[in-house]
Amino acid sequence: MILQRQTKQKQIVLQALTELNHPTATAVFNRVHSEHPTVSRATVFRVLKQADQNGSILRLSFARGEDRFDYNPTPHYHVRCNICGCVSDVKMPYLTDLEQAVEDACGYRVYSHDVEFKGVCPDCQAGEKA
Amino acid sequence: MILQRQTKQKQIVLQALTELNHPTATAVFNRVHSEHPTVSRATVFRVLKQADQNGSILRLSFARGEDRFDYNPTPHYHVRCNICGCVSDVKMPYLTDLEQAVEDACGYRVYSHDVEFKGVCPDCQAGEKA
DNA sequence: ATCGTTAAAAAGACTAAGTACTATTAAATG
DNA sequence: CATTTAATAGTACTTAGTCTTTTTAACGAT
Repeated sequence: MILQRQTKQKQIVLQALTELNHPTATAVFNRVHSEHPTVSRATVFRVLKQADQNGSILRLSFARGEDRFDYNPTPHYHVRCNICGCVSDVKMPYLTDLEQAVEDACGYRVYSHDVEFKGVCPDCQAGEKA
Repeated sequence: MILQRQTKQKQIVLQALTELNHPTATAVFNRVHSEHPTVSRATVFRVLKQADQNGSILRLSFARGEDRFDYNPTPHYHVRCNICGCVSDVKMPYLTDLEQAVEDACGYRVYSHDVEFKGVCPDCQAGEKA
């Protein structure tokens, strides 16, 4: 593993990530930029990318839209609201046995999987009634 | 439902889709363009988008990479090879009961879900040994 | 069949997420 | 403190995808 230096910018970016709810890279940049205008956009993208490759955060790729990030690197599932676009964690056990089933079904060696649920969040459900 | 006209370009694009394995929009364009140079790139994207919205094909959004398309609109799962990038269908029952579990767990009303498995395809497994 | 309406197409400009590049800065380590 | 080199700032670049304008053609109505 290559040396990775601990820098102020990294701390700032990863701290901002913990303060936001499954943000996009741009959302992280906006947050960072408001308090630390000298931190560049490229740095935000680079730090998030490196942290994902480290396994210290998660990068979520949803249909129709830019990637989002989760400071919790433990594999878990997500739901996204079709209306407001917000994303929430799903508190449900991770179905590791699915991967074995896929290996048997199609001959791939399977290392991971992701599930994206789509629906309407509680807030938007309330809004629909009004 | 708005009127949708049947055009030659649509036929050409959707025919090309059936001849390719989970292609990207650009791959569909390349195929179409080789035989029908007058069909524009924008048309390929528009036709694929409309067909997805119709529900007559599937748009697959994978982590790290452009969207892919599947002429089979029936919900089903996919595996992607981390090495060559190819995508295959997974012949496994669609887990509709998962959606109910998510509704109970997080209060969303859930309408659909997608699963993306990641691993190494049989061809690349063979290549690794050599 | 052909006419009129208008959805859809062609061609190319545009947008924006993400990456690459280059000169410069600043962590880590002895 | 000096050296090494990862990381940063700033900007250019790439490209999947969309939008715009003008033109073409699908299809219901006459």
